[in-house]
Amino acid sequence: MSASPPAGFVEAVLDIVDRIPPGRVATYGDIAAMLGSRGARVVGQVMAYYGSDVAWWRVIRAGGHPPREHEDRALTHYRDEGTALIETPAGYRISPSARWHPEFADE
DNA sequence: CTTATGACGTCAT
DNA sequence: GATGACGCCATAA
Repeated sequence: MSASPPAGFVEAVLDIVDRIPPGRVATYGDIAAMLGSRGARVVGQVMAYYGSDVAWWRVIRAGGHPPREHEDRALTHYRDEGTALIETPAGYRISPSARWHPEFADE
């Protein structure tokens, strides 16, 4: 069987995702960096399993695209929250200005 | 310790 | 700009 998600990392990742204000997004790599690790994939594993309980659509890849299997579903949320999007011939991507930085957190 | 998996990242072509 | 390959981290068996 495939490796189950990192239980201990779960709460750490979910905590950060929960801090992302609406209309903003953070990349997997950034979140991993906040945890002091470079395990961008590990963050993804947590989201894949526990993401159902958090605003997973606020977590995107470095390229500005949402999860490969949920880009359509995420788009609905972005429009609902007014996230800055850039429309492209191939589809769309998240506006770089929409990227949330923990150091600029509004809390 | 080794192998396998993954909602990723970056570089090379 | 798209595709392929390797790297990276954490967990389970």
